[in-house]
Amino acid sequence: MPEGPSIVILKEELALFKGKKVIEATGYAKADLTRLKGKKITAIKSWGKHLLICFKTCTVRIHLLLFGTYRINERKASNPTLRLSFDKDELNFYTCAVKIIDEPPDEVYDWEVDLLSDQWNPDKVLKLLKKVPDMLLCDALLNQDIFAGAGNIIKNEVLFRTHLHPLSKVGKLPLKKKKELIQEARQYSFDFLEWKKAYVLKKHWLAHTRKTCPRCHIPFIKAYLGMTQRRSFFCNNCQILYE
DNA sequence: ATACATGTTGGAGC
DNA sequence: GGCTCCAACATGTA
Repeated sequence: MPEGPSIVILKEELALFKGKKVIEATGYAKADLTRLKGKKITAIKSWGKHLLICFKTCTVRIHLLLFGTYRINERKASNPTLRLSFDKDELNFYTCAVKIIDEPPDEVYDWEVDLLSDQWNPDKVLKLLKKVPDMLLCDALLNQDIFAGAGNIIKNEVLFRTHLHPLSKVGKLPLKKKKELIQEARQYSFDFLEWKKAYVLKKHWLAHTRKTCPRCHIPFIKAYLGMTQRRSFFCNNCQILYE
């Protein structure tokens, strides 16, 4: 479900909830949900993989983690982590992390690193990358402070598209390659968004979960790499290792 | 039935 | 106090 583009889709689906007043907030989330009662939604935003339901005095931050789901005006069989009830509508979130933030989102979030934000800034990302020369690319692409919204699929696809080996070190890339990586992370995020909306995301995967390289037709390597030991699919032949 | 996955965190243990 | 590790998350699918 939830890499950044999926959260953008969710945000768009919730747009019509702006201005609606919460009649009741329930669920097993540990946050103090009672304080949401009677509050009116002022905006629905997203930052990376965070969905933000904004009120005048606080913001509900929802992270769907690995297997979070949601329903709009429907219920699943299990109890929701968070249910927001409105006059006529209902929002249900399951298996997710919910936190209420008191600070205004602009104070907490750097929109310039959100891959899907209008304010995304490649120069800022380049500066951040220059600070972590020893970081492996497979870790850098999953780092939400640098590439907010990128997840494991985006990681694998971007590295394949840019012909970069996941174990390459950030600081060893030529500048041109670094810029290419940054641009491709942005571009693939939008491709992901469009394909996901059209329910054709999977068939466009070139590397993620694939067994052979579509370029040179030799078997892909599947390995659990980097600090997070997440699945990497890559071609030893056409993805260059900078070390 | 079992393993595994589009992710993050909080707390235990050192 | 800080670092690392790992369980937990009312799951869904192969």
